[in-house]
Amino acid sequence: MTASACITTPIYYVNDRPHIGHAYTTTICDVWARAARAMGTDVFFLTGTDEHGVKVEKSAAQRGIPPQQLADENAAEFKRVLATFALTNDDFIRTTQPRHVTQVQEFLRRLVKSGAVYLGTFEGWYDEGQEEYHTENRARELGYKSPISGKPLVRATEQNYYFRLSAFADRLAAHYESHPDFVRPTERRNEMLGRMRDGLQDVPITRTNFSWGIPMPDAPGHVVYVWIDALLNYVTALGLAGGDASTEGRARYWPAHFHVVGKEILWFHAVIWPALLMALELPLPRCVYAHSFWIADGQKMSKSLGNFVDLPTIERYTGVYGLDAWRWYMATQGPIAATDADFNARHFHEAYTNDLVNTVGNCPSRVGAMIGKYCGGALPPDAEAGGHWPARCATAVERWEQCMGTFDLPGAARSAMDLLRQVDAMINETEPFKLAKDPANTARLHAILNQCAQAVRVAGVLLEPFLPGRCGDLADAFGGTRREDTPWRDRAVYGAIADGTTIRKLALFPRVEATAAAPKA
RNA sequence: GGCGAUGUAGCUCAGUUGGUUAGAGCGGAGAAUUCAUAAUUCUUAGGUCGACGGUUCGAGUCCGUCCAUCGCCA
Repeated sequence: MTASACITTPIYYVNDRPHIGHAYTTTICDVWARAARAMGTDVFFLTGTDEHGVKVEKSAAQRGIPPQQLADENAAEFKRVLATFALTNDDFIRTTQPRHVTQVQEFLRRLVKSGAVYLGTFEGWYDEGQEEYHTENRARELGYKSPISGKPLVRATEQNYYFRLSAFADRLAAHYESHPDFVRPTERRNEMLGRMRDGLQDVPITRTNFSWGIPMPDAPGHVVYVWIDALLNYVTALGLAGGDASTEGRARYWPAHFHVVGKEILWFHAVIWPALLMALELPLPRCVYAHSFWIADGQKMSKSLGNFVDLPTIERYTGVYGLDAWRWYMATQGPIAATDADFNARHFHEAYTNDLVNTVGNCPSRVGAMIGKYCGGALPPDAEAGGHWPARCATAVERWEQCMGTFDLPGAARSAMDLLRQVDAMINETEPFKLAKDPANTARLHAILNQCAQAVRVAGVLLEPFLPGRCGDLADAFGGTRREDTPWRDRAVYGAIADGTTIRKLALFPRVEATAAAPKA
């Protein structure tokens, strides 16, 4: 892990209402950000809202309010989500903020100056009712009529500024070749490679048919296309165009370690964005990570079905199971790989019960109980110097670090869980509760309990990014080594609890009735 | 329509360069046990490895066709 790192979510479009998709992306970024901070990395975790574009303009017009007001209202809604879920973003950028607008304009001036952006003419089949163009092929398929209104498409031309994407094909190919992990997972990388093989066309980056956007510098009537505007947030938030006092001093966070995005917007992030950065002569992000989608009870979530797992639904789950449980489900059962994951009440409940109640909760509980019962609640000495446990803990920590390095959140969680399962296994094998019946076994008993407690503490440290709430309680109960200023190598190491330290028995995750959060039929 | 996948126990999935009785977790069933939040441990599930052909001494693992699902694009 580098000394400083940046992780980003996409900026969320204010025309949408927050739902599980937004919460998911932001939550997994938060897990990673917390983990990286724990390891001592100087992390910048960025999220925000995308506020321009014709859709926002139209929605606002429908409500009879200025677009900025709509953006303000919905940006506040997205911010509320961050607060509700205790997410630890370091900034929240909004594309209507002056700091963003001025830097976007500066970047566009540079692009024009370098020749990467030029004024070109677009000619195509225009659907006047829908205000959209169709390609020649598509227009032919449609019989040169609007699929919506049935009116004839008209041949129209438009002058736009174009980004010379075609000029970057070779450099992009070379970058993909030399950086196999640039786009992940691999399935997504292959999709991008396949699509790039079909050829890259220059892309229009300004529009003239609406006004809610960043004005193209020195080009009256032209507004920067919302996607270009949005992508640049990653570097305007870090002040890379210069000239903005509020973002000064953040350049060290670039290039981003991870751009975490949903698979539907990967093309913009994996092809257009790196080409733009090349044109601006800025370093490329280390990895664009495209997760898949949550589906709801086996069905794709869609507006027409109205089956989005929305904020009230999410809050029902967090209300019943707690915030940590929500994070756990997101991070360990989510669609982080190339396939979609199903969100359903039964699955959520099983994950909660198996992982959190029966393992993360129960293991410290039984260890704490025995230390209380047999040692008066004080950590007994270990005459065996830890036995296998220093090595086991080191292995777990190492695997956890490796997984975090590749954004394998489920793998990192598994490594911590495995440690707890090993503790459970040792208790089952050595049966300290039987040893306690004969004073002749005291030394052995004490050694076992010490080792269990030390290992539990380490597991707690590894679980903390996932379960920041309850792991704080666990740390308090197992030696009070919660201090955030303790260096990682001293926290994530076996043996940090001193003999005689008070160990408390605690029940971290209460059992919950299976149907408590299920949707009402 | 083009390109690319995937299809293995009820569910989620592992299955190396083809080779003896196809695995894990969860759920279900049975048993043991008590330090613990009815926890934990052990045993168990007899699944035509999507269908049909082919290559091979031998294929879940290679080839072809088909069916189903899905992704990217158009």
